[in-house]
Amino acid sequence: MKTSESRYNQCIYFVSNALARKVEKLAIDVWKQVDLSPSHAYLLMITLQEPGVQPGTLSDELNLKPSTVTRLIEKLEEKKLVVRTNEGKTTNVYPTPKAKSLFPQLQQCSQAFCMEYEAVLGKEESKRLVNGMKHIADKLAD
Amino acid sequence: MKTSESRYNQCIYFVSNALARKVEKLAIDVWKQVDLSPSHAYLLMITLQEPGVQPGTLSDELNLKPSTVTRLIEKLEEKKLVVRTNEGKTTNVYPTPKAKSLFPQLQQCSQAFCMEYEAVLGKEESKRLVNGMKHIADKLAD
DNA sequence: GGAATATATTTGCATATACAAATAAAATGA
DNA sequence: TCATTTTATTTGTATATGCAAATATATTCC
Repeated sequence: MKTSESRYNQCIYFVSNALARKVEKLAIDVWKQVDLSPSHAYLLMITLQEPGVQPGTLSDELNLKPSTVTRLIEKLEEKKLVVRTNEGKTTNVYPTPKAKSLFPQLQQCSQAFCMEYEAVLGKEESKRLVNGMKHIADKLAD
Repeated sequence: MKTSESRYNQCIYFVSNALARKVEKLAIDVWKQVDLSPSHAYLLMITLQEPGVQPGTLSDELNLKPSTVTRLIEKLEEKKLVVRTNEGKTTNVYPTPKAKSLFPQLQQCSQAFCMEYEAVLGKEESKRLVNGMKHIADKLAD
């Protein structure tokens, strides 16, 4: 259905949620190729680009709570895509060789995703809108 | 943290999710006053404005899956705010007197929420951006 | 009229996420 | 130094949401 048919269509609550869910769905489809959810995939890509990255950093970069990041890492560990080492109060996350061999495919997915929504929205429009949303998100308190 | 510090800050996946979560948080705070989550509150308001509304309609208007709507209704039934009647394959949802007496407060919350984010973003900017997001959401397939 | 199909809703199950508390280590400061 | 506070991470629990299957009714078409 069109969002515009909704009674509360003008409300940022519904619009932001609807948009996030639709974008999520698009992303899920893309990363299905590598059998990962978008968050798992992005977490893994950061880990590949920054081996030994700490959960706190991941939490900041992914805009997710530390507890959520812990759960994501757990699942990636089960899949033998990352390992965790514990030194003192900090934890480091490293990609496994299996993850490293997956990297090109991950980058391909990432690019495919961007191209897909740019195709839908137009490159300029999409860029403008993403910036606008980022601007709002930054203004709103965490 | 600022979304802009993130490695994938330019990616609509993160931006739309971050925005939706922050807006959600704002909404949760507002509707805490009536001890309802935003989705429950909006579902209830629609029911108050359209007594006898069917789950399918609610699903369309709220941009939520039918199963999610069923669960929301169940919880509102527990709270004695709506009742369901079953005729044939369709179901009708009606507000209880308790819900009716809550209506003014609900509307106040709805308005408070809008004012709060308009205060943060500016009336014009927020309107423009919401329209932009709606436009994208509509373009993306369901 | 009855079989096949379509529609509306619910149920069972899975996932993502968050909050709050627990744990554990590091830093601070008296 | 050692008690207090701060920081990093994990664990327990709760919530919202979705998908797929089940259910139950309505519609269509032969």
